[in-house]
Amino acid sequence: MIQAPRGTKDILPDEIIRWQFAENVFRNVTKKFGYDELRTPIFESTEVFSRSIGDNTDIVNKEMYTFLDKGDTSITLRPEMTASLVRAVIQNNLTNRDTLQRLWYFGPFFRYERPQKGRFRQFHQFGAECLSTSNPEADIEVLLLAKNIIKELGLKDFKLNINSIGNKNVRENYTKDLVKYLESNKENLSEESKFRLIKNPLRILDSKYENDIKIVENSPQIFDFFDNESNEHFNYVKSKLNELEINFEINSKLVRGLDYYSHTVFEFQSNALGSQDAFGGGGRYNTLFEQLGGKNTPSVGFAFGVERLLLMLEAENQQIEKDNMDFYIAIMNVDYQSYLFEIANELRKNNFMVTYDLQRKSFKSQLKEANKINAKYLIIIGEEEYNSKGFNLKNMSNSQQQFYKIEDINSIMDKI
RNA sequence: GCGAAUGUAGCUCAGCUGGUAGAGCUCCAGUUUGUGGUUCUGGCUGUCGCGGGUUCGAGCCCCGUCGUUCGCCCCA
Repeated sequence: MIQAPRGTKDILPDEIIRWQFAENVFRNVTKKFGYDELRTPIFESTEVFSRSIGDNTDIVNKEMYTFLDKGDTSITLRPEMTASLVRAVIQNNLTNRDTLQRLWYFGPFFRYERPQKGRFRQFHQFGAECLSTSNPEADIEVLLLAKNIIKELGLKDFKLNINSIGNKNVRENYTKDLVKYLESNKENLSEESKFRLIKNPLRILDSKYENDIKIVENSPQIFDFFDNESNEHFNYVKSKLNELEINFEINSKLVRGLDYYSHTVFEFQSNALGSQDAFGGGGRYNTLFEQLGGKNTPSVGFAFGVERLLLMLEAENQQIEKDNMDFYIAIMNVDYQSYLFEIANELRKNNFMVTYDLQRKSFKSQLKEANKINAKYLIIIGEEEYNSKGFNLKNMSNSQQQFYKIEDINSIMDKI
């Protein structure tokens, strides 16, 4: 038997209901916020990602699906959206005259990782980005949008963690000091962290090794290095969130995995997800456009892992109802098939959902089927109905049944 | 990339110290023939993940492989 590749899965009809529900929420909420959808290719030139995400990150180092195409171009299946989005915005000049752009996206992404709960090799993200402003109002808007999505999905059990990693200067000064401190404790650091000391020291703050955590506890605090700009920005975000009564926790250890962030970074956490407990994350990126050859375009955005959102829906027992079939048409003789289509066609013209048997099952089986799929109404066509150009309409919930002529079909629609 | 567990009918699972497979649910049909949901009766379904090996004989033991799950790492 041929199996789907590791870390991929089929989304079957039973599950698609949840997906469509979530996708509708994404569409409705972004619409209310005035965000437009952007779709980009699923694969890009490899440099789109290597130049933006950061050569030190695992994503670029070992998790990308990268290959040479038949023209010897290095191609990569997108592991995340921000880089692609920035590339598309630059290429199409969307922020040409510092135009504010509000964009959202939804689609599949690819990372070569060991599969786990809430982690797949092909997974889906929904995200939104606000481009062309460095003002903290944009950070707030994006957080409000994220919060709205969660609310509309009906999710309650989650936490928002926020941090600021300041601007580039702050980060450089801080990193120097942090490295100095960590170097002095180097012999007690984990192997992982010794490696990160060279590659990406900020990530050591995030380490889960017991010894590392102890060392990090006494490490210098980034807030002590903040300049005016960084302070003002972070203070604005914090006070506005309080005003808007959005609960959050400040987590000074929160350092996101991608290199391009500055100032505000945040993460949504849930207990329903096991060790992969972040279901959303984002932050401000003010220099990414320049890194990809564009002009200075300070921006902020976030992404949700859709599989993780759906796991949370399940954990919180959110029932997503499927629309019940409006009509099931049952015939007592195969000869009435074309008459059946005539009626079905009429009903569909009126936007009703209609179905019927195609396997020439017994009349009784057809009724059982109608019952099984929870059809609201049953239309019965036997010899009498066929000969008199009519049908019996039965309300499945109260078993009331009445005869109608086919020309009455439009008048009964109103009652249903 | 590292560690651990696991893989038997559509689903959930049983299968004693090795003798070529069962249960519940689902599904299908019937219950005397123009009416569903409850009963009742009957029925179908498995390359026991895949490939080797040991054995007279393997679902059960050994090796490999693939998938899944849980940690680590990383991230959404």
